[in-house]
Amino acid sequence: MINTTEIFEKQGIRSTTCRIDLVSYFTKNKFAISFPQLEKALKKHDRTSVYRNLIFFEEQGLVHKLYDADGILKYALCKDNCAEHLHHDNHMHLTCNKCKHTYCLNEKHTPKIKSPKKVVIESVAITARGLCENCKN
Amino acid sequence: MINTTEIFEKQGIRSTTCRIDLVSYFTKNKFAISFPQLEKALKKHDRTSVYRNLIFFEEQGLVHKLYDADGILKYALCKDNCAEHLHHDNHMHLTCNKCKHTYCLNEKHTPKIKSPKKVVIESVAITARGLCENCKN
DNA sequence: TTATTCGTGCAACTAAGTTGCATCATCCTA
DNA sequence: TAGGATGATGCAACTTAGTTGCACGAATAA
Repeated sequence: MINTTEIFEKQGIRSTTCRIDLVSYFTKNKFAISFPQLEKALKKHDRTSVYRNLIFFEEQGLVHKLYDADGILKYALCKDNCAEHLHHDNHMHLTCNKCKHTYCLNEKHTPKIKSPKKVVIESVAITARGLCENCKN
Repeated sequence: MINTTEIFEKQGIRSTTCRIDLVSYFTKNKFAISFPQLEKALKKHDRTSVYRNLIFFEEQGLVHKLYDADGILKYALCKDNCAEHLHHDNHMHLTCNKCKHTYCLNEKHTPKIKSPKKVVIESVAITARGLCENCKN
C-alpha cells in the first residue's frame, strides 16, 4: 500500500491536509463517492476546497468522474494506470439497489461496443443497476 | 402518423393543451429533451404542469427517462411497445459532442451484458458520446 | 346540478454545482 | 532571507435543477 503523500510527491502535487483527508476517504471506501457525501464526511474542510480538489485530482488522473444509475455525479479512485487527462475509464459501474453505493467493475466484464454505421461513437459509459457483492446474499 | 389526441383517448388520458403541446414538442424533435429545455419551449404553461405531466407520461409508458453522457436527465418518446411501468428501454443513447443532443439508438446495436459472478446485474444503461447522424459529416 | 376527481398555476423551497474574491501558505529566485 | 509569484483555502453568494404544498378551476360521473 502506497502512502498518500508519496503519491502527491511523485506527481508534484502539493500536500495539504484537505487533499490528504480527501484521498484517505477514497481509499477507506471501496465505492464511488458523491460531492455531497464528501462534503458531510470532510466537514472540517470548506466545501469549495473539497470541490476544487476533486476537479484537480481528476485533471491529475488520480480520480475519475462517473454518473451513477440515478444520474448522480460521483468520483472514484483511479487504478494506477490512469494518466493525466487520459483515464482508462472503460470499465462499467454498478449501482447497488440495496446499499445505493456505486462500484467499479472489472474491465474484463465490459463489452466492446460496435459503432452503428450512421453515427460515430467516441466513448461509452455503461452503468448497471443490481446488487453488489455485499448485498447480493 | 397517429394523432396525439388519439393516443390520449386510447389510454384514457385526459387531453389538455399542456399535454398536447408537450407531446407535439416531442414528436417534432427527434431527440431526448431535458426539463429545462421543455420549460423554455413551453413557456405558456407553468413549469410545474410540464414537470408533473412528464412524470405522468412516464408512468403511462409514453415517454422514458434517461441520463445523458453528462448526467443530465432527459425524456424521450417511447416506441409503441412500451407498456405502463414496463419500458422496453434497452436501447443505448448517444449524446452528440457537437449539437449536444441525445438520441436513442436502435436496439440491435445494444450489446447484451453478462453479469459477473460476484454481483447481480438487473438492468443496464449504456450512454455513448460521439457524433450524431447530422453532425458526423 | 352537485360532489368528486383531476389538472393547473403560483409560490416557495431543497439540493447540487459553480464562481469571485480576499486571505493565507508555500515556493522560487535574486 | 526578503520579497514577489504562485498556489490553496475559506467565505459568501449565486445559478440551475428538481420538488412539494396548496388553492383554484375544469372536467366528469352520479
